[in-house]
Amino acid sequence: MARARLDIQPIEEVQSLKSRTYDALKVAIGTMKIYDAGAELRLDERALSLQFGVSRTPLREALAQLEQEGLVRIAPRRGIFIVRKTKAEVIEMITVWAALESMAARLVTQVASDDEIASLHKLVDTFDSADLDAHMGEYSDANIRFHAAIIALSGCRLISDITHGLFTHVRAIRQRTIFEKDRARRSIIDHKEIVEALEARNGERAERLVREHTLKLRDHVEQFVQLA
Amino acid sequence: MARARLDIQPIEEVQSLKSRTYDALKVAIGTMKIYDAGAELRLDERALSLQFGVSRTPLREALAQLEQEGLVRIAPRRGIFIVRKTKAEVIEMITVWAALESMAARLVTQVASDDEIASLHKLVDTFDSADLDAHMGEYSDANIRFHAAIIALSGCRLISDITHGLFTHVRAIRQRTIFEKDRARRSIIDHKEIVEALEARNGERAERLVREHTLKLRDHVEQFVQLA
DNA sequence: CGGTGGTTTCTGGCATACCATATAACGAAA
DNA sequence: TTTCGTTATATGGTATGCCAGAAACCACCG
Repeated sequence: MARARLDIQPIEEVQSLKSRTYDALKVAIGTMKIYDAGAELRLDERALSLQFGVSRTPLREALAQLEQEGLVRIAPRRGIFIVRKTKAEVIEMITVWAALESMAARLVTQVASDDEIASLHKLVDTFDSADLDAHMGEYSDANIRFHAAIIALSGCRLISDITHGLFTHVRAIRQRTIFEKDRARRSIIDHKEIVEALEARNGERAERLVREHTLKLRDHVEQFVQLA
Repeated sequence: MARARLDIQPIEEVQSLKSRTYDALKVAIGTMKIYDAGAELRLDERALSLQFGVSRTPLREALAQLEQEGLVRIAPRRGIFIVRKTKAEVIEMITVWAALESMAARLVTQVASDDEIASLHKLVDTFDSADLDAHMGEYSDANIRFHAAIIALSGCRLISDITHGLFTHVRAIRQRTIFEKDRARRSIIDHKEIVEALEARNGERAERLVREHTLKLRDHVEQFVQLA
């Protein structure tokens, strides 16, 4: 008798209450405009456990994880506070980003295939200087995807993880970062140069271009962005 | 009446059971020669809570933190396993280290004082090539201190934190990394060149030297270190 | 009216009991 | 003896209650 061949999909793994609570909290905090509030924002374990419909135990574990990531600060018998990043901390995050993404660019020239590098073209070519005026919003997304793609193509999982963690923090800042037309225009030029260096397998140059590109953003934030 | 002026010292802050348990576990895991064991090492919540004399709650929070750092893996209803880093993961960690420390070197040339940079001399001059034969063990420590000093002088707290986290993982590997005399000798030369570049405030060169120095270590591990 | 000391309440830390399920142990049938 | 279904046990996940300490409140006294 022929053996039945069911195309079985693995059972969806039900996530623990802890991780689901963690995700929900992260989204809630991430989308909150914490920099518009005057006073320091406080959370309450018991109130949250009621809102999420879980007991305090998984909620506490989720909060502890968020604390380790630096999104909240837990003060015993005081409360749980959403942390607002200082400008200096944001500067440091962008600096680390520059270090990691430039290393990623170097790795791309060593490990990525020609096709993979060519795929970056699409992300760059989509926006030409002429289109900028009308599509500033979309450009911002494409910009992020471009940098994420370089990191992904590096094949270094650790760099991906760390930068992903940083991005969570910077998201709140992004809402306040004004992307002027001039910066975007210059940014596109930078991106094209970066792709060229990657295609030429010029690791040194790609690394330098990426670093300088990101440090420009750092200096821009340093000069023009005001937090809190 | 004159007001009494007691020279009060702040009361020492009692650490939570969670953080103390965390530290104890980290030390216990860090000093364990996990790569010599054959089978995968498993921990047990209840047994550990008895050994540490705390309830499962703070112990679980400590374990959750260790899991996030990647030192253990918690499998529901299976057990808690000490994670053994693969060679590829170690390579990635060294790569990230190279990226961060080279950026730190660049920052040092921008923000550190002459005195601070001069202090690096002491760490380098302590060991001359001639002394190497007799003091290989000490050199290993001095080597670590040198790199930690560069990172500290960069003033970038985030780089310090990330590299400190990486070091925890690499410690277990260090026991297996043979520091041959030749590598150490070459390493001292590298260090001297790095200090010279820092003193000359040559950010580009310092960055490159540090990166190449650490990538040498990566390639050495890639070639000669065998894990698990 | 202001300050001082006690008291209440609120909040996170911790302990513990129970739950769900993966795994092991066991036993009966083939 | 092997195999397969059943049961027992082990183990992490979750809920809940109590505790200690900080902040807020209040009454009392100067």
